[in-house]
Amino acid sequence: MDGQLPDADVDALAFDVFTRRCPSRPTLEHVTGRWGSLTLGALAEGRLRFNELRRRVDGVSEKMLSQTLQALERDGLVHREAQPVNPPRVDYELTPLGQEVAARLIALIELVEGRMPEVLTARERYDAVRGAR
Amino acid sequence: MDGQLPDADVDALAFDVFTRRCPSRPTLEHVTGRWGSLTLGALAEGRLRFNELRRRVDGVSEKMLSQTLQALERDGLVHREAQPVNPPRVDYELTPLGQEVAARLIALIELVEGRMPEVLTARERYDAVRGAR
DNA sequence: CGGGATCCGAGACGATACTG
DNA sequence: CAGTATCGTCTCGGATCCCG
Repeated sequence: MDGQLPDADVDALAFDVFTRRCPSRPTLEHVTGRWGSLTLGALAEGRLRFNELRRRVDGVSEKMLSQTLQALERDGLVHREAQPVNPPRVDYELTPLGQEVAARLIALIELVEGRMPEVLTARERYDAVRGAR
Repeated sequence: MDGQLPDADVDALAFDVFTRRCPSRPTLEHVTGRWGSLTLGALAEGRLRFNELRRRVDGVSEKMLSQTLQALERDGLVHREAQPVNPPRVDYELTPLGQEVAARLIALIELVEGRMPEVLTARERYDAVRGAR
């Protein structure tokens, strides 16, 4: 191998995400999106209520959290369980499929987090060269 | 294991992506973003030129591809190599770090692609219940 | 508490034209 | 070929108010 990924992985990459009108793109965007990734990451720790989730994912607005959860629920990654009590109580948790997705996502997030020092120095070098802009 | 992820993974999740002003969020967004993920996926196959990349990632505009590549290069995930010839020739390839990131990303993409049937049926069920809206 | 409805600004994005 | 510049659109996303 010459520094690229093994052929097995590359061949398996011949899916259609690269194609415009492909059903997997929207789902992938829900998963990897700004709030989708953080929401899945938070739910990987266990079942959470709406406002618990809201506190965990710092910076998310009610609207976006609600929107994100609906998209993930629709895709079958998150299960929503509303109890008809007062005050209302709604729990969110990952489905089995959601757990698999979250696991891969977390692997990615952990890698990026762990390598941030490298990223930061790379940025400095880049900015130093192209100081003008 | 009670259906959630192992404690080891969960504990490791105590990073700061969940925090608003954290340097890793932007990078994560570059990686997982709409065009970032597809660009890294395409480059995982090997070194590509600008327009090759543009053809591979269906639907991306010149502007967005250029922008995406600059962000990824700045983060140290992509290496840009310009040859001062005429006509101009510029090759893009993953850095070692970029390859690691791409590998995790591809694992995620493949999982989502492979489970699309489940996602699709989940959607139908969801839409059937909430037909009204 | 768990949302939905609405308004509004900022930035993402695409199409086109232009340059080296 | 490999971009940059400009412009118009359109969606994202936050703030606010409201309801069960």
